[in-house]
Amino acid sequence: MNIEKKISEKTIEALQSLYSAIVEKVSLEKTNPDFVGDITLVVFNFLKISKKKPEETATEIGNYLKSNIDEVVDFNVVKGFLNIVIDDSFWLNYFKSINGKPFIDLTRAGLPTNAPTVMVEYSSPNTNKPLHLGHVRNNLLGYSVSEILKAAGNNVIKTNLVNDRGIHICKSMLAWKKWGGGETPESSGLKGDHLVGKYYVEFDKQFKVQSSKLKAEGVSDEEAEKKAPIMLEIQDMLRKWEAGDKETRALWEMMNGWVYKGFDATYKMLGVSFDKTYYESNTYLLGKNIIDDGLAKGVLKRRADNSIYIDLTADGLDEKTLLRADGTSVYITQDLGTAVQRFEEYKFDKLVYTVGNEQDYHFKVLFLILKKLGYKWSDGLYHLSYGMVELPEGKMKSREGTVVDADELMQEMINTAAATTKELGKAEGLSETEAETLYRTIGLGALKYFMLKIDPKKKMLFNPAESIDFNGNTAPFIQFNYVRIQALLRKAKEDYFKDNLEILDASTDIPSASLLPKEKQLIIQLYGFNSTLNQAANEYSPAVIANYVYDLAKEFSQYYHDTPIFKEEKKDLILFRLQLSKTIGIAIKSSMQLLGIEVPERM
RNA sequence: GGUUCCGUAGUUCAACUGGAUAGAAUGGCAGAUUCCGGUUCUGCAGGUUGGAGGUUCGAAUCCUCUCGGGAUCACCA
Repeated sequence: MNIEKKISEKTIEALQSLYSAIVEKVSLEKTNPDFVGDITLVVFNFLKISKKKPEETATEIGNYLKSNIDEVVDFNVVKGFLNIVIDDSFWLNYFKSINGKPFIDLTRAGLPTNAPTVMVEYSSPNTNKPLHLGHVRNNLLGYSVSEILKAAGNNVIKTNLVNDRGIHICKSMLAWKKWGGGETPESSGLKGDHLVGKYYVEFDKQFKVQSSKLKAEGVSDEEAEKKAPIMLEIQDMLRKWEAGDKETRALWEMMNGWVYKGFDATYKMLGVSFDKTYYESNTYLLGKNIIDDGLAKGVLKRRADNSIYIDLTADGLDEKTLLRADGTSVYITQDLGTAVQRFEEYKFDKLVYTVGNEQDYHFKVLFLILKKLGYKWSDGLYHLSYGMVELPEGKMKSREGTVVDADELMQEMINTAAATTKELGKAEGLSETEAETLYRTIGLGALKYFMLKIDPKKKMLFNPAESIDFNGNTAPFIQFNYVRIQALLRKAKEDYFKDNLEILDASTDIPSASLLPKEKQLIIQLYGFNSTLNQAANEYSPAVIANYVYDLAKEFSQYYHDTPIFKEEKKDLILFRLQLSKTIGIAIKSSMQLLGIEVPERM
């Protein structure tokens, strides 16, 4: 029952019949609200074929459509725009077909057996400090895109690649060992990731003291940074780690354990999860084996000093080294290896990397190398590149202490939600746990929506004051409209249909004549759910969903305001309006689910 | 410097991928609401889409130049 498809097919037919021309496809759009009609066909493209004026061409096509499609009851022409009017009964029938039904299925059981497999990597934190605002955007994006891809019919595997080793991890280890005095999360009361982060900062502080001392003694800047005693110590520590030194490994495992426990709490609060977690300590040696293969194929080359590189200058990029002269691998080598390993493991159709746009160049190079190495599946690789998060005072800088901590931020949002709710007296009658859940739903919803409504590709400005706002284009506004619908349904249950709520799912017949313009508009918006979902999936953009659901909630809000339901005299109209409201509620809840945002029953 | 991304109401964002008079929110101003929940609704003001050319029926969108801002350009991760 896809009306656009029908119209475009018939338009192609019309062009053939009227002008004996073959056209592959035509594009339709929603009619601009200022004009009469539901769907608009732009005919400018067909003027070459028709050899007639725009108005004339549009009228001829309009006549053909009107007499060949039952649902097309009228049309009008403005310049080259053919505005098509669809019969109200079509929209009513459509509504009946979806009334009370779910809009999405996020379970694996709902997938066809040949569903494409899509791996989505996101989060990918370092284990030397807690998560901050930038990670929050990453996590929310990755999770939401995963849900969107699932709903769009893909078999999605969410993965996390934890950067758990390397020189930066050794920094917090060494600092803790030297100055920690045996402090633990238990003894300090600090969350594990925050405790480790504290020592990462401590290392940096001590390092500065040492290197500036050397500089004062006349050592050059570069030398001073290399020769600072603790810098030499962590390099030694890294060597020990790589050699499998027992004591170093034990320290590493203990501190990473603290961090994981802390991350788990943060992930849980954020509401994100993973199907598979990779650790770089297991994967950092991957990739070397494909080097030989690349050399044999002549794709990779060896320099005089024995280092291996690939020449990408013909593609507008640079030469990229893949193995150092001493045979050790660099970062991208590992990425090559893990990509190959993942393909062998999952035979994915697509692999989506959720990584900030400062790594655009890296992924361009990575994908190109894989392609040159002959991996056909490299066409399915996609860098979900998102913009940086900036604060009103500029970029976040850890040195200046302007980093917004994820845990603190979430707690602030929850506190504000609690304060506002209490102030309005909306928490009355709720148990303590119910109230806590509500505050979390509202506070985190506001945060998530604030970050997801912006096009991922664009950098975003995070204004804490505005993010916590509950008016306008925000999650609480959308949640509020969902709650209103539930209040309506409760009233219906208590006063009107007396526990006979099944009647809401039964089909009603109201005459098309009594369909209000706003109701028709709302049904058309519901009709747009699927194409919105597909667009969001194709563009990997939760923002598309966010805009959709806000629009829907806003339109409903106006409808709710202008159309008293229970005052209506005709009972079949009351029932229809309740059904419409209920289904809009389902659409709102589904959309919010795609964004990883919950909706409360009361607020 | 090379490559690359971005620039839209005071502010934060949209604009169905080249379509009609560039839309929301927020802030400002003016109103409404005996009602199913006021975290509501309505109206007004606010724009040379950074600037200049070009492409065509039609440009915020594509091309060239220019101004301003970000990112990136390791045998770092």
